[in-house]
Order: sequence, then structure tokens, then C-alpha cells
Amino acid sequence: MTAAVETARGTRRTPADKYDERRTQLAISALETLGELGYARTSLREIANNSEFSHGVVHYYFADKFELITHCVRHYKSQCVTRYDGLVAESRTAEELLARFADKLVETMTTEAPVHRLWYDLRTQSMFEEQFRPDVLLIDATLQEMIGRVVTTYAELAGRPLTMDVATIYALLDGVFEKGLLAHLVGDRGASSDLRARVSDLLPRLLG
Amino acid sequence: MTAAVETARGTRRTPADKYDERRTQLAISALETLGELGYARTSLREIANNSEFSHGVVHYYFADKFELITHCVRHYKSQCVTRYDGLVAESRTAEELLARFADKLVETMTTEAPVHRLWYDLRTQSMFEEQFRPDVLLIDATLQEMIGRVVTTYAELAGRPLTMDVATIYALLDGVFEKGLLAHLVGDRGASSDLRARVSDLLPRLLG
DNA sequence: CCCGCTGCTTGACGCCCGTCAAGCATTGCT
DNA sequence: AGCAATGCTTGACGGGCGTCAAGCAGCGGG
Repeated sequence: MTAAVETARGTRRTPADKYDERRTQLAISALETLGELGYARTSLREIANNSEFSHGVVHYYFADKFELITHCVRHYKSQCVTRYDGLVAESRTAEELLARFADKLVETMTTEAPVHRLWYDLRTQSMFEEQFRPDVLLIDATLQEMIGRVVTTYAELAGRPLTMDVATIYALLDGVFEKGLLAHLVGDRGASSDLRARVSDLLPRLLG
Repeated sequence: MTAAVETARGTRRTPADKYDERRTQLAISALETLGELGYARTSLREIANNSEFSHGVVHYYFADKFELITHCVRHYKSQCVTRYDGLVAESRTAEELLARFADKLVETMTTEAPVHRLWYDLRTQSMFEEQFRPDVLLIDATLQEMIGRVVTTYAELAGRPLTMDVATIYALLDGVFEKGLLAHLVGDRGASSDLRARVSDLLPRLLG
């Protein structure tokens, strides 16, 4: 089984690697299509059309549509976990962290709007379909932890304690971000500055 | 045209009334089905199955699927605008208003979960599909005004000014409610008490 | 009493979906 | 060089969808 074909002595290019690579490649194509059309209107044929493969290949790498989408959201998660870790590690003052965090939120809202609306789409789907819940809840918890690292570092730099639990803070920021994203997508020019202002106003209020 | 059949002298039971009545009746059936299955999985046949009519009747009262769904969301809006007006008018102290508001949020989250997840579903659909945006934005503005009436009254009763604009407050509460709804739907027993606690904690912070 | 209109059902259409089997092309091993 | 396994394409399937046309039932007006 698993006839490894290591070219030299190193562990290079096993068939399993190729396989996983194609799965990820298809998952990326799928994420792009899903981000463009949304879950309801995305078909496997459309995903394949937006890739360099034909529609039948999906069933070579995935058992069914659900396994593909699951693989997609896991890939998405692996990308977004570390999105704010850089500015958390680098910022030296609370004010700097807050400014950079707000800027990053605005940037990701504008430049990665499709993937964010997809996230909200899938999270809402999980309210209807049980199948999605494990992955959605895991990603939601991961995002919450990410936000948690930002705000606890912010509090430490400010030398003052947080007066709210991280889960609630995440809910507040999520509401602000979702409102901003919708405004941005419907063409509201003030969406970016509104988001920045709201985040900049909100975080200082959370300190004791 | 429009041969009115007023029975007595009053304006009673014109054919147009019957027509609108059926439209609303179908819209209610549609809302129930949509709340159960979500937008992506709801078909016109399924809607008709959950009503007392057959699948063809939809096209007698609505031009197409989109017109039906539009009629649905408008009916939904007309129901929810006044949801909190009672407690706004009746509450005599800020504390009473806050407690009743939090209770009402919890109650509506638990007893009307399907229609709320449908609202989040449609709002997310509007991020992808332009057709939905006018109605979604109008409902969102209506909900925001409703929340605005609650919090401004709350501030007046407390004798202290609001230190945040209504749009931002709506975003915060929406984030808290959406998180609560998801938790409730996945079976989290603490969802209700969490929502109540978060709202009870949040509103006092918004006063100067 | 019968006719015609309104309200609803039934059935059919073309389309697109997820899925899968069969076959072709390419690669890599012996 | 020849063969077998791998990787991908093609085409077909059953089914569900939105839509719509034709037809039936029941009621009200002449």
C-alpha cells in the first residue's frame, strides 16, 4: 500500500501529497466560486468551470458536495486564524494596537469581502442544517480566540483590565463588522470610515 | 373593470380584498417553510405543500418566486416593527425598560427562532444578490429605528444621554442577538441567560 | 336554468442539479 | 518497449426545480 516514491533520500512528492494538493486546489476554486455566488447558487459544475478541471473530477477527490464544502471551510479557517497575530506581536502601545487592528479590519472587509460574506452565509446555513454545525462552531470559536488575543493584549498594553468577557466582545465586534460588510457591499462609501470609527470607539470602553 | 360587490353600503369584501388575502395567506405559508428550511432549500412546491393549495396556485397570485419572497419579507416587516413598542410605552423606569427589553429579546429568540434565522439568511443573501437589497435595507433600517426607540427612551428614563449613535448600538445588539440565536439553535442551554446578561450589561454602558 | 367568469388543479416543458460509470490519456515501473 | 495504474474527461441517469398552459369545479348574474 501507499507505495512511496521518494526520489532521493528525503520525503519528497509522495502520491498522497499530490492528492492533498489537488484537493486543496479544488477547495480554493470552490471558495472563490462560493464567495462570488453564495452557497445557495453554487453548483459543483460551476466550481469546476472556475477551475481548470471538468465537472467530473470533483467526485474523484471528494465523496460528495458536502465533503468538498467541509474541506473548503477548514482551509478557510487555516488561513484566517493568524490574520491579526502579527499586529498583536508587533504593537508596542495600546493606541498603536487599536489603530492597526481597526485598519486591518477595514482592509480585510474591503479586499476580502467575498470570503467574509461566504462565512456569514455558511454560519447562517448552520442555523438550518445540522451537518454544518461542527465546522462552523469550530471556526467561530477560533475567530473568537483570535479576537480574544487582540483585546487581552490591548488591555495589557493599556495596563487596565477588560470589563467584559471575550465571548461578548466577539459578538459586539462581529455585529459591527457584519453591518460594515453589508454597507460596503451595497456601495456605501462611508462603510470603511464607519467601521474604523466604531471599532476605535468601542475598544476603549471595554477597559476598566 | 373591478366590479365591486359591496354587499351593503359599506366597503366590504371586494374581489381585490380576497386577492390580497390569499396572497398574504400564501406568504404566511411561505414564511413558515422558509423559516424551517432556509432560503437555499425552499422550493415553491414545498411552500404549496405546507399550505392547503397545490403548487400551481403560486403563479396565479405571484408572477414568480422572487415576487413571492418579496411579499413575504414585507409581511414579516409589518409584523416586527411594533414588537417592542408596548414595553417602551409602558415602562416607567430605566431599570424596568431594560429588564423587559432583555426578557422580550430572549422570548423572541426562543419562540420565534425560525423567523429570525430566516431574517439572517435573507440579509446574507442580499450580500450576494442585488434583487434582495432594497427590501433588506428597508427592513434593517426599520429594525434599527425600533432599537433606536428603545434605547433613546431608556436614556430619557435614566436621565442620562446616549454616548453612541443608534446605528452602532443596533450593530452591537444585533451581534449579541445573532450569537445568542446560533447558540440557542445548536442546543446551548445557557443561550437565554447569556443573551439576557449581555444585554443587561451592555445598555447601561451606553449612557453618559 | 344555463352561461361565463373566477379560482384552483393537473400535467407537462425544459433546464440544471448531484452523482457515477465508462473510457481515454498520461505517467512511471519493470 | 510494453504494461498497468493513475488522473481526468465525457456523457448519461434520475430527480427536482420554476414556469406555464389547459382544463375542471363552483358560484353568481342574466
